[in-house]
Amino acid sequence: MSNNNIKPTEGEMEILQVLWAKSNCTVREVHEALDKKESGYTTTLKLMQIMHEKGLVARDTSAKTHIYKALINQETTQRHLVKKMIDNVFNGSAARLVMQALGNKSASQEEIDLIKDYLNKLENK
Amino acid sequence: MSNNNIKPTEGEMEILQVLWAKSNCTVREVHEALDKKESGYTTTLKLMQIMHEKGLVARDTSAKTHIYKALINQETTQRHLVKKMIDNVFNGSAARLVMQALGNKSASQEEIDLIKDYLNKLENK
DNA sequence: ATTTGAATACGAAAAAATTCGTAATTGCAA
DNA sequence: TTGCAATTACGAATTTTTTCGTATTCAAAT
Repeated sequence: MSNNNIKPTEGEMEILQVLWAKSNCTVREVHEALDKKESGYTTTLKLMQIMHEKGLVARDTSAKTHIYKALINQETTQRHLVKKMIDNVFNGSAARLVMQALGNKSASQEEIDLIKDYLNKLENK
Repeated sequence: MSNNNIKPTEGEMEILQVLWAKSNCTVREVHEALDKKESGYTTTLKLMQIMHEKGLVARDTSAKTHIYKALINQETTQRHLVKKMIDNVFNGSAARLVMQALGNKSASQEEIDLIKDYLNKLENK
């Protein structure tokens, strides 16, 4: 079993989002993408340096401005987090989480169709 | 908008789980239900006292042994947490979370049927 | 009444996560 | 080359969360 106890903090998750979306980023790019955030540039920098220490990200330091990329896989991370939420928040029932997610409001017709297709595929196995 | 910025910590969530499942509990009952936990009794006690200060739980102190119950609603809390996860982890796509949840641990045929029914209901509106 | 065991109260330590200030470094432009 | 603006490095302060030790309170049993 490899690096299994992934547990990025909330701040780290925000940064990972950006890295997953944009692949290769400078600290400044990440920081700017986090505009909602009130905290300063060096905070983002520090966070990313810590993430590097933890092995969550890789960085290219050959140039002055370092380039970061996520080292942990988005899907894997999502899977872990979802599993944890199912266990901790929905008493182990994936279905209840799913319904909560759908009932929420956010699901459009498109999304619903997507999910139905997905369910059918699941069944044909 | 009422008490919207619900953000129970992880420890608080564990306790809420117990309170939601059992409705009225003493500290000891909660603590025992958390057997996986390594921490001591007074830790659980303290946590529940803090939750009381925050308004997350109510307690009846008329007897020596206090009785606690959750004050925040399970569904509401789940909704908030799911929404946050959709935003922070799945870039706003409920569908992606749903698929992750389903693909993850093999959802049983029962669960899949449940969800399909649910989807149909959603559509007929 | 006294003892005893179980519960709460409370402060404070420890741990985890976030934030920032400042110094050092770098590369580019004047 | 010197100076400037941007970047990284790094330590430390702050904040949040968890943990626990100890004192106190309470009530039931002796």
